[in-house]
Amino acid sequence: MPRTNEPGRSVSSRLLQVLFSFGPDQSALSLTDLERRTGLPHATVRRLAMELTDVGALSRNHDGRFTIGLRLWQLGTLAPLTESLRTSAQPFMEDLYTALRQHVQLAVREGAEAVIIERLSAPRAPGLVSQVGGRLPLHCSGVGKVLLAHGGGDLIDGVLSGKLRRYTPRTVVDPTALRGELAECRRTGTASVRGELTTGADSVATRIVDGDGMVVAALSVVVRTGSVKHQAALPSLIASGLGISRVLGWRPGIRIRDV
Amino acid sequence: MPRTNEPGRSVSSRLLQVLFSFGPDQSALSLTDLERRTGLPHATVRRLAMELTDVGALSRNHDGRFTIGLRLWQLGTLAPLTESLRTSAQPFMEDLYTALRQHVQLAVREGAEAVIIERLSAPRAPGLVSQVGGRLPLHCSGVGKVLLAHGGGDLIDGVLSGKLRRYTPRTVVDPTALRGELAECRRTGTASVRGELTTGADSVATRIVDGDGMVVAALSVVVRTGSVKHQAALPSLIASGLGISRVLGWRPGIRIRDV
DNA sequence: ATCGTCGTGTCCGTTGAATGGACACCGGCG
DNA sequence: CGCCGGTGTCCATTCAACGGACACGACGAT
Repeated sequence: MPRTNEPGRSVSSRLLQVLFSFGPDQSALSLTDLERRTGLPHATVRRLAMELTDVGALSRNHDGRFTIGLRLWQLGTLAPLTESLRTSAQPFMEDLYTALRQHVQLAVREGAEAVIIERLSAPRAPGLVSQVGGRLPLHCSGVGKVLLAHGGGDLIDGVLSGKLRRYTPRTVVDPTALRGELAECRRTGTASVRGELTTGADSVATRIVDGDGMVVAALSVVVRTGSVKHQAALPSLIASGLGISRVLGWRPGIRIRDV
Repeated sequence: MPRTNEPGRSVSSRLLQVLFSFGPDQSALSLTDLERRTGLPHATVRRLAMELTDVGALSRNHDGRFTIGLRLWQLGTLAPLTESLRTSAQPFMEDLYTALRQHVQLAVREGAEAVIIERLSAPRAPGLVSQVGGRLPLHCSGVGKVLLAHGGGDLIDGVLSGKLRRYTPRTVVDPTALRGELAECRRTGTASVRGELTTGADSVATRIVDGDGMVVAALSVVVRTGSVKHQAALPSLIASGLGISRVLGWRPGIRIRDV
């Protein structure tokens, strides 16, 4: 640790600043892009970027811009919950998709956000911007509500006491109302949102449970508002969720636990 | 850059040593595991690991061991050639898989190895150890031969002049023989191996070409030795490869180029 | 109960590696 | 031609990383 504990003053932090400058919107950055995004002097950025490139963490395009390297991608594949969950869930997600022909998403929670780790969607996608690796808010997405409901009291208190962003006029931002929904979700194992995150998009979600009864992920189907599918999707969604949970070792009777 | 250019003496290199200690075999490492793998003093390793954990690059298990964090996984999803190729190829791979019921692999080249970026396999898999994020040698795997054949003269010279590891008695390690195979592969666009990497496993592979005619990936089917499928798989494999190439913008008539 | 071992966590004086301001090069443009 | 934005290089300064030393708790054997 650096002598002082002020954040952002260690090499590591600077190195990671460079790495985390990359995002879904900007997956190829030039040296000056990095300079601007990190706020670090260009000599420093250059040195760090070159070192990262040397070991394959970044790779440099022929036009001089940097992208995430394969080595880093490989490291990512080693993340737990990710690869095993994806492979377990994939067949179920495909079946669900062929049955419904609607967006299907699998997400886990990281901190106070939901991260999409797998996704299947119709080629002719109605304006839905989610993407593998992308993040969704906990309080107004289907998967988010499921993950929040089972994230433990501390998490719920933390999220509800913070500012709840209103994405659309229909976003529920009243803590008391939300607590009710979350309790209901814990009872039924499912949650639904109607146009709370994106106008025109409804979503139903269910929990995924592992062999210890832990809620490790959430599975959801997203449909266009007004489509009757919203309710029709529920039974098949629940069945798929239970199927995935079974693959993970869960059996009826295993008590479902939060966090 | 550090004043001197000796490798392994910069913070960045140490930080990356820690990260790259993780591998498919060891995806959860304790502090002392990291200490041993990196050869760094434990105080140093600890400091680095904690910093990485703070920003979510690593995450710490309840038992104290470290794993790759979700933030790092998210970064990985931004790697080019990876996400776009995967999504383009996925439907074709699935069709191929349902048609053949055999292992299907998609790989790209990184340096002198092939990296598997997507894989579909039968649940009852005959001893095949490949895995997403895993690596295969260029000179004796199906995808490897395709990628090597189109990797440019320098790469071929480099690989053939080096030591060619003999994985099985059938592994071809004679440079002249290999050159012949590679030339043939460039002509036909396909390569096949019979038990050269793993005894009992045959493989046929074909190239994937993008809109510029660049060979960006290789697609292969792996079957058990002796099964007639080996040849029967070829037509559908070629068709799938062409299909993926078309999605990437390739059209008949676009000249196929190496590297 | 006692000792040894192993994994983990913490401290702090030393020092050498990261830093970043300054300078230089290059191509495009008005 | 002069200006500008992006890139690449240099090197004296200094401050953050370093790692040896110490400490704690858990476990197992004696």
